[in-house]
Amino acid sequence: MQLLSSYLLPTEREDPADAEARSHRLMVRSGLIRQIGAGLWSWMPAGWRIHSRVCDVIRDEMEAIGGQEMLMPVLLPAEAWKRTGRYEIDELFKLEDRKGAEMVLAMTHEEAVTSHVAQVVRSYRDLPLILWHLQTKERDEPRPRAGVLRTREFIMKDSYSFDCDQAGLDEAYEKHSQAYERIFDRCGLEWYRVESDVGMMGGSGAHEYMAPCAAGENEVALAPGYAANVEVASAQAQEVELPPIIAEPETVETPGLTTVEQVSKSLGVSSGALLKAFPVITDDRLVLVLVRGDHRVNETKLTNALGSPFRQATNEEIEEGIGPVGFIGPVGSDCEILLDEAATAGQYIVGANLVDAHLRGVEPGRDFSFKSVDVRSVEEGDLVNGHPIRIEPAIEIGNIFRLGTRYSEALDAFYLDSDGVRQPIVMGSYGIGPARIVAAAIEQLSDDSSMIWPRNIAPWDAEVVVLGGEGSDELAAGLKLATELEEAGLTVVVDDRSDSPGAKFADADLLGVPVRLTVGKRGLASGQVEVKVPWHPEDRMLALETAVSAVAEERASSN
RNA sequence: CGGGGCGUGGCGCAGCUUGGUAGCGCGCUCGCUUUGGGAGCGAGAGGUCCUCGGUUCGAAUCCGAGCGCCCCGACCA
Repeated sequence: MQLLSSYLLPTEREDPADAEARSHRLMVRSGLIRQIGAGLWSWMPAGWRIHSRVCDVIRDEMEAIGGQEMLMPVLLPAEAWKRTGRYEIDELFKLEDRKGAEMVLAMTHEEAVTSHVAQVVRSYRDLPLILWHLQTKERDEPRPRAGVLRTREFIMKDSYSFDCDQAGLDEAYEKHSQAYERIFDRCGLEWYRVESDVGMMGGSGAHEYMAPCAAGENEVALAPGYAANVEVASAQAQEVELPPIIAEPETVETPGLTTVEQVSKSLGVSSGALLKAFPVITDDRLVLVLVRGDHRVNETKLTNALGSPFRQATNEEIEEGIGPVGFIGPVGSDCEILLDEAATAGQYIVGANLVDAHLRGVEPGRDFSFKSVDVRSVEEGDLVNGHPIRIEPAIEIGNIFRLGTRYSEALDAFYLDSDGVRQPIVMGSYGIGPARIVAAAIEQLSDDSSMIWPRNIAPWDAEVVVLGGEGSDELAAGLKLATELEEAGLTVVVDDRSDSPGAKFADADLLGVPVRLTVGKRGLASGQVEVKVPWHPEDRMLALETAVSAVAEERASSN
């Protein structure tokens, strides 16, 4: 058993001044973590116990799907990163060793693991493989935030699957999907699996696991049977009332009115009756993107629709290629035009490409030609399968990617198939952030000054709070209880410090050990101990002799 | 990288406008008392006032430069 009198649990009475997110505040106050630099955190002993328990759950489930645990270095030669094209990433820490050799600090381990597999795997008989490790990742984040939610160094569980073909990858992907489901359930989280963008990892399909909570950095769009990161979400737009049809486009004076709001107000129409122009430069050409006036361009979806990165056009480029800034529109423009598909059939108001003028009655297709794309961000209330979506903030706690052959081809990870033909290995990559699971649990389950950990990730199973100092009957009885709890198979922490009862209760609330037994003079006089457990949240007085067996039995039969 | 804020004992803060040699609460140490929701009394310890430079008889305070940290945004597995 652990005695708190000899344990480093640096709790604080007051919130740290600079903490905003609840998990950040509570983790610092409860002595789980301490900061040592921007985005750099140490796990104090109790915090590390929690982190370790999360890792234990992960290890258990990774082994259950046949994953093989290994360990790769954080410090890596730059060579492989140059070959995969990821050496250019700004977040990648780069350094030289004393001989001047170029090194990097791993931000993930595709390069390392694929290099090994390239050397070792020769035949289809060597596949499939799932290799994984729990290892430190280093990322030069431009803005670390919210305690351990976004840090420059963190531990990640990353696994990598290697298969002969797409069918094999699908199988590995599905195995991970099921393992992740069990991991997040066992960690006691509310979570969603959402469709996600493939981002810098490249590849052909990906999902993210999202834990909804206020401190989340991501937004997810949710409807019955539907969940997607808003970066990629699609939904049916809400209807908008369009003005009456007119025979042909007509110029209207709009002196000085350059925003959607100004124009719609001045003309007495809803903002959705306008088309908003969003000129971008991609691959050195100018493209005019149009979305409904009440919608926003989604940069991820636009990047995917364009097939390459883009930037907003400068005012000079707009003036030269389209028209006066503030009044640009598609009619008469000879640049490529993308029209968001939420702008359905009808007539819209657009910029006239003349200073102080717009055109009304403009009909896409008749008055300008376009390519139809889905590039807007979904809005709360849009429909999926007839159901309105809601949008919630969430923490990304895990992700799974179908990588395909990007890394195997770049790093020569090929095998010979049964016909003796050389084939690229088909890869997947799968990450989980244990620290984010810890933070998400707090976000979802704590209030401002107390926590109750899910049983599978709690730092201890039971805490015995002794209300009595050195040499007291309470302490003797408390230690006896703790011993019996351990014999019943629980891990136990005992608050045997000489602080006042209030201070001990406050710390116990902060620490959040699920089962709490309080031994005080009052109960002791009648041979009783006070018991508080998550499955029976009201305080109960139980007889000293039966308390341990009662708690152990109840615990075994609750989830 | 843009915007905003902050750097003063371990923690939370005041002092800065108007320069005069650093203070409060909590915590810590010792003693006595106290023990069911952050105890009481008494006595103590602990600070390069982020750094460097400048102004001045004198700088926590004024000026300049730099560093660090937080928040919002951009970006991001």
